[in-house]
Amino acid sequence: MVLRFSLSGITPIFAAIARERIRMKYDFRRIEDKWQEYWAKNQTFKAENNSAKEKFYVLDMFPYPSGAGLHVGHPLGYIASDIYSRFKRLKGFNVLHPMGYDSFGLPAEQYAIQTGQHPAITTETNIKRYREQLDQLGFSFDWSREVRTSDPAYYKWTQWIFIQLFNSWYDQEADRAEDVSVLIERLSKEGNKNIKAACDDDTPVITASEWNAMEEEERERFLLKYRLTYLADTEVNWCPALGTVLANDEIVNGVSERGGHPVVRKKMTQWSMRITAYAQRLLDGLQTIDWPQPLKDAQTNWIGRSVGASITFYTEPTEENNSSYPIEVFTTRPDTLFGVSFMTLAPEHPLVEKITTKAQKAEVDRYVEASAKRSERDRMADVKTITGVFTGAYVKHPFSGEKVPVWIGDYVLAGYGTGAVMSVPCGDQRDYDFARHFNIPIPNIFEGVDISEEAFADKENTVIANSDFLNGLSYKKATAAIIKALEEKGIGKGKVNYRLRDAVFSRQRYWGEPFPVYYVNGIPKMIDAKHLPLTLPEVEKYLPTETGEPPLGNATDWAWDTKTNKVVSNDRIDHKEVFPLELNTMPGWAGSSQYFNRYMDPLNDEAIFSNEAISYWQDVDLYIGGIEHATGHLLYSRFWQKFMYDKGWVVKDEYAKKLINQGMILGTSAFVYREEGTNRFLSRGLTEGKKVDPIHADVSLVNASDELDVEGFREWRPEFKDAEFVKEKGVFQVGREVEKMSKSKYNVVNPDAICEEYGADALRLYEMFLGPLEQSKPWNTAGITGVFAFLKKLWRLYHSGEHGSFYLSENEPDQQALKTLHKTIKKVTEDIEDFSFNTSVSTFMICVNELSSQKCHARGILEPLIVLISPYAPHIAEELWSKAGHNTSVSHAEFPEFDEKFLVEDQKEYPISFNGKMRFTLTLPLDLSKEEIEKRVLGDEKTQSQLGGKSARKVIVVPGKIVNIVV
RNA sequence: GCUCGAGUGGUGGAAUUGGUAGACACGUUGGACUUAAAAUCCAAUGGCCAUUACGGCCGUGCGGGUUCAAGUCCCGCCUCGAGUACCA
Repeated sequence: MVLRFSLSGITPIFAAIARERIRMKYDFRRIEDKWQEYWAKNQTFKAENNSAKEKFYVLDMFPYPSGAGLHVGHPLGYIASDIYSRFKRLKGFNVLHPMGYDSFGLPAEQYAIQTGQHPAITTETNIKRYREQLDQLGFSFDWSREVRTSDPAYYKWTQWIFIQLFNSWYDQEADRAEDVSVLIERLSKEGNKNIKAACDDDTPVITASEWNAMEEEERERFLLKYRLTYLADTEVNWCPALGTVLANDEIVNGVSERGGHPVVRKKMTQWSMRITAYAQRLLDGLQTIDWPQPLKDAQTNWIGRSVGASITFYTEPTEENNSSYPIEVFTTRPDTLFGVSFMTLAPEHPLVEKITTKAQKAEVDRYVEASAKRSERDRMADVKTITGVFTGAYVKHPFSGEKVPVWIGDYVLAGYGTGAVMSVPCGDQRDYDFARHFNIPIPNIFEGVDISEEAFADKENTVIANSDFLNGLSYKKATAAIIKALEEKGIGKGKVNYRLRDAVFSRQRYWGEPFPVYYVNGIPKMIDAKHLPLTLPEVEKYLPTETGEPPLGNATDWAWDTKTNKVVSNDRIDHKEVFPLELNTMPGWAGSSQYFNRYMDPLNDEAIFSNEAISYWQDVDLYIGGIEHATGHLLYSRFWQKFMYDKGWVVKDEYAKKLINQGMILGTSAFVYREEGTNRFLSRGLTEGKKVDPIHADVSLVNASDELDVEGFREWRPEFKDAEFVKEKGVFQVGREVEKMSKSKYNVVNPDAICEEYGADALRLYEMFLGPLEQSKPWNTAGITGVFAFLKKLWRLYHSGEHGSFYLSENEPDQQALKTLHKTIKKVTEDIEDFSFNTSVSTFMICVNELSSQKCHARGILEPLIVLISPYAPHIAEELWSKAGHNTSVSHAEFPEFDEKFLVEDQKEYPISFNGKMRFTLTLPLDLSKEEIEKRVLGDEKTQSQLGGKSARKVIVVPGKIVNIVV
């Protein structure tokens, strides 16, 4: 090769000079390797649990280690949090900045199903790759605290929390979780009549003697209705072919996304988390934390609090059916009770079967069956079509005594409220549309409102009419009056309803945390915490069993021996001493719901964390991650934290004071255009007026000027090997479009190649320079040359000696340089505190440009600058710092303090504007009075020429800012 | 539909409390250095009209308004993005 000549072939003196030159040049590869090794060896970023310093905890959402590795979008948040961590260290804080892996998950399991490779092996390989990629970016993580959710030493504590939740119930009076023993105590003394608890809706009221008379097994079943984690029959999307439950978004057009198998709705016994017990506190807590408003809004909507009343209607007995069934509804408008003209039940409502008359039965059955076939999503997507059917039954209006027909309609959802609504067509648009469609009367109960076209839903301007004792009342007053009346009659009460549902906590998967649960006659029993972890068993196959049991059903050793407290062979199950273990595993969010606390004391084998650790670290000061976790991880983890708080194990009931959502980095896809029906590709400029098919080209085949490497493209897509490429001006240009970064769009940019070519410091600076952290922005590697040139310029600023050797002058810095430095300190400090990292990169560029043209080499300026820039570009900073004569890491330095005195000016270049438009500037002393400024401006000849003989009507002078002359 | 964001040069973006719109970069053009390339350095770069100027007009999605002064505040729209979805 031409470029790889060997130095030994040249004379020794030339070789020495050449070597010297290389040493003086900005050799980022050598520098970055050197300092990464140094940090690892010296554990530079290890955080201490005992420190006199103030703590600061900076957390990133830990990644799932996928096989594809990192692309340039992933490190964005990590770079920002790293800058902040390094900044806080320089400001004298003891910073906890850990990293780990959310290493249970589906892709590894899917790979295991296909290849037989154990997910633990795949996971280990992927983690290694992630670690290499993270390390090469120079992050200041304290790796001694790494956690992995799939590590038994970690999931031991996930299992432990599960047991604690099982042993707890929610006392609504005390508004906190309590131990189940307290509940048992109360049940045995007073029954449950006066116990206000978050519990199943169907919990019967029992007396103390009824409780005391219960068998052990019966008691256990009863307690499950109260426990914070409990077994319940839940309706799920079951795919028999895959042997698994699917999430709504895994179903497309009624069949599974993967494989296209049919999906049915099926009731299954599943573990659930009683997160609804915490609905109000999860809502209230949002007021106390500094999280982005869109994220708070998402959680608020998800929790979906609505205030109203529950009202019970009773069906009219008829000749064919002489019983009267209660139908409970929830409504936010109890004030419109007199406007009810029909009732609507969800097709799945249990009463449908009981109340439907013989005459209507066939039609109702057909309707129920048809809507059961439609997935929830289908039903929701199709809002326009109004469907429903009359049951033949009536309820009696509790006040007017009128007969109200009962319909079913799939716009009523079984899972929300009671699955039944009182329909008030004059006050609700959906009810209105339904009534119109089926010719049901629409009585008007609003004073002075026209409802001939649409419903009237404006609460604020409501005046009730045609409503007996509510006539003339406002929404507020009518609501209070009707609730009082309902309560007196004993058929309703004021109620707060939440959209939030309890969270299903079972998965029919292999690669997740096993439940520490065995079954005695179908009753779940917890394994004693001291025998944890219950480790995942080995299985032959990762698929569900032939009988449809989860993958753990394939394990041969998956039984619990209560004598020895060990996992034993299934053969030994006798239901006396040896019992079957739970076959489900926990969902993905289990492991991520307390990991932030575990980092505080990750090696503790006695407790999830020590009291000392939690009372020192307390909570996360800054949490950075994507908004896509708004209603998943970020809600569940708050729930667990509140539970932990109730139990007194953590000191804060919100675990993250401040949260920032980093934006997504988008890819800039490249397109080549093939003329329709031909095998001819046209350069971008030649496509005008032609019919062309755009085809993705891999972005790595396109240069910064959008020119395609045609030969490379032919090789990459052999089917176009013989295609014709019509160039313009000798080059073939591609089209560009911004899309989500994804493999299938061939627009993924890998950080490794960039690190190789420009170095980690350049990549870090560039990712920050792209734009505001929270904004989505397109990636374009071409721009990185700007920050790379900046780093070289920075390097040169410190290498002004002979042959480009390192040089700092010991002379006193001059005023100009001091001004440059201090305005940089000011701006960069403010920017970091505002998370405005893009603007601080510009500030560094301006600073280095100024100092370079000032030919500043003073230690008094250039040393503080190293510290200032070190959070952003830590490798080059360490190198310069050590060359400046320091033998400890720059991360132990002190962040420079801004001093106002260097920025004080005595004159100002005033913009002089006429009618608000700037025409010229005038430099004036800053100590002039308003009058003097006005005099000097008006006396200037440029002002006179602007006025052109006219006189100034008014002169506005804002000292230190602007002068505006009104003509 | 609802909720939340965002619309500024060819591109990414800056303008922190209303006060010089386009900082800093990329790209482009011209020049210096070089056999050449890379790298580096210098200059120009919102549009239009003039080029006699230290010149004029227009310009921050659109239409109004408040103000001496609006990218920024108010009212009404448009477009794009994200989330959510018949929530009673």
